[in-house]
Amino acid sequence: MMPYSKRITIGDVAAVAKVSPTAVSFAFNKPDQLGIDTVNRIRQVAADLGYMPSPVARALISKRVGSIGLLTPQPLSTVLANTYFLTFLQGMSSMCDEQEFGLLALSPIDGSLDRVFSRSSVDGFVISGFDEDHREVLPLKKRRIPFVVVDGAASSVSSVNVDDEAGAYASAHHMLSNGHRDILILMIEGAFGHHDEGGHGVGRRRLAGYHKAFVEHGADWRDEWVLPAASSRSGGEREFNVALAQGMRPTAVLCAADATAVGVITAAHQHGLSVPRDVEIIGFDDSIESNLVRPALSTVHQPIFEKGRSAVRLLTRHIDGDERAEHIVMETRLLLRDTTRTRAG
Amino acid sequence: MMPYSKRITIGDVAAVAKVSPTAVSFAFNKPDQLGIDTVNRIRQVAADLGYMPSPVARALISKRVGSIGLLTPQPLSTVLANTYFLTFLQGMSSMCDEQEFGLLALSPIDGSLDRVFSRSSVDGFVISGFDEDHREVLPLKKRRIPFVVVDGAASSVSSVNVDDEAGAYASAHHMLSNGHRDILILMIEGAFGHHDEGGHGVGRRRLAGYHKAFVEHGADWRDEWVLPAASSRSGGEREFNVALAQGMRPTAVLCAADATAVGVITAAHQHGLSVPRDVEIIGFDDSIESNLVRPALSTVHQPIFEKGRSAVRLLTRHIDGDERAEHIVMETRLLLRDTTRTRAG
DNA sequence: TTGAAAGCGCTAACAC
DNA sequence: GTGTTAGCGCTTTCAA
Repeated sequence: MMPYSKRITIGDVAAVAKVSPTAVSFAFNKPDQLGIDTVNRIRQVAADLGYMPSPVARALISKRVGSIGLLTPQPLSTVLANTYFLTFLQGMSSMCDEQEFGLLALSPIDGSLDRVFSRSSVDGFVISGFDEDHREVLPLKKRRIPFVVVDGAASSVSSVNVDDEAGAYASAHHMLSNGHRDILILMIEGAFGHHDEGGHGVGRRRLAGYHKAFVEHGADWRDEWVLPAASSRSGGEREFNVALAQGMRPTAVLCAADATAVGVITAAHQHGLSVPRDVEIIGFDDSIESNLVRPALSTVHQPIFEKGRSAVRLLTRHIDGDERAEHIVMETRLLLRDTTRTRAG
Repeated sequence: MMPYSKRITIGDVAAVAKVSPTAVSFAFNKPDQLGIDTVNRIRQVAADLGYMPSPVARALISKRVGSIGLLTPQPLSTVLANTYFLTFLQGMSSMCDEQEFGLLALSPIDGSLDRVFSRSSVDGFVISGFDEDHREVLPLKKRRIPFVVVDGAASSVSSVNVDDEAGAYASAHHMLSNGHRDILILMIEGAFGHHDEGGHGVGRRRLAGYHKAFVEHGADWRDEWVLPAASSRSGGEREFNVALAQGMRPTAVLCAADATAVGVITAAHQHGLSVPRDVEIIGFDDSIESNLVRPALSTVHQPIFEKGRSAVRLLTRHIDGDERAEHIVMETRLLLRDTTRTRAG
């Protein structure tokens, strides 16, 4: 309970070196304010004593902690089960490295963000999957703590989004153009559900994209053919089985997440269905596993890494006092690999 | 540059609510010390003003920041390219969630850890890939900042390791038992290189395991057949190609990392070699991609997730003042999937 | 070139 | 039940 009990402070160093605390501070921060010999002596004493300035005390004065927080709707351990976040974190950390910021990954406490805000020493937050106006996020706005939103709606703070609707549209369009009409749609649920109430979630946008394609093709949109599925391999397997059990015989499957699609491939094989001959599948995200699984998954590419980088860049700008909000919307791209038969749109 | 300029402090709330700062503090931390009506009034004022206690000021007093740091030899963005770390992070964060700690991922600054220590507000560090006595880590010991070591040697602080040698031995033994003698060994290099000088790195331990099996089988150990490879898909492809170009015709490949092995599968296919018929391959880690790639990779399982969990648990114990060091060594297990021909050892 | 004093925002004794 | 005071470890005017 007293790990720091013996922690050496600036005063200890000052005493031993027979100088004032000020001098010790200078020795570390503004060496040119001191005689070269004094500096060396102080540094030596500090090294001997194992002294290091306290980051916390420094932060109290400078109002800078040197790290930014990442907040997700679900606990970190849950969220990390999806490789999407691996790539996103990579992007964030590559920019964090450049800007010399640490990256603090935070989980909601008791399902809520509120306590997290007051417990976390960071200079700002990247918030994934919430809209700016979400109730949970309000305290940040009031407190004027810098934050940016990823995969969520925002106006007064910066945001990074992807044109989910266009991506989903493209994949549905592809299936419909190839004559499919019995299309199973596996939506996002749970782990990657969007926690807003306003209708801006990525899930909704992707759904809208699918729907739009159906309308344009004059195809029947059947709500029973739209199933929520956990964004995981097992979620995909489960829901595909459910669909078959309910008597559906899809010739094509559209998945709002790659992880789900990977599960569908597995399940299809277990049912003796050949992919893509009997069932064509298109996922979403272009996550790592989509290119590892066999057959390689056709999917909608989104620039995950860049989203992470941009989010951090926008945030550090806000932290530096720039209040202008910038809203980035990145493009998606239909990527036809081996779970679809033709390369034509 | 002044994001917090207008930040409401405890004093502001006190003034508006016409109470003392102490009362405000109590309203948040020890509500039972105050009249219920006072508490409510203060809370109301605080909410109106958008007040939230400053985590930094709190930390200065409590000597607790509520987060732990993860330190890796390479920049975070590099390290995250390997799914090993995804799983490790998952394990860490699952324990962090339980203990209500945040997880601060840190990159070396200018290739050194020293500046990171003094810039990062954390209660302790999990250090991956360094020995306790590594020069870079010394400042922590002097400063008596709690830390634990993962995949590195330690005595006075806790550590988490895996029996790398036994795992490597098992995989080499398998190959040798099946009659292979032309065995290419692709070691760890770069991103996952071990940054100690003393000879304790996981790479060395795995190499020792391979070597031991060769000795026991009376097989020729040829140093030219041991190549360092980046722990990445491309690293595996490259080095396998190099080996072929140098005239080697391996019938088996032992990889000290799964990512490398995945690359070898790809390269082998490109050379018209069938896996496992022409070349048998065994990786190391049982990382996510090993079970996704086709043919599914035979590998040495190590409990990555548990390593992460244990590291955090040991660390929080140290943080709570328990100075006893505990050294955990976890078991590995040979996992024969489809890049090897037989299931017999 | 160096030191004394004030204060960052908060909490914790100790009074009232 | 509520306020006063001191101080966490450091930086930073301002004087000397």
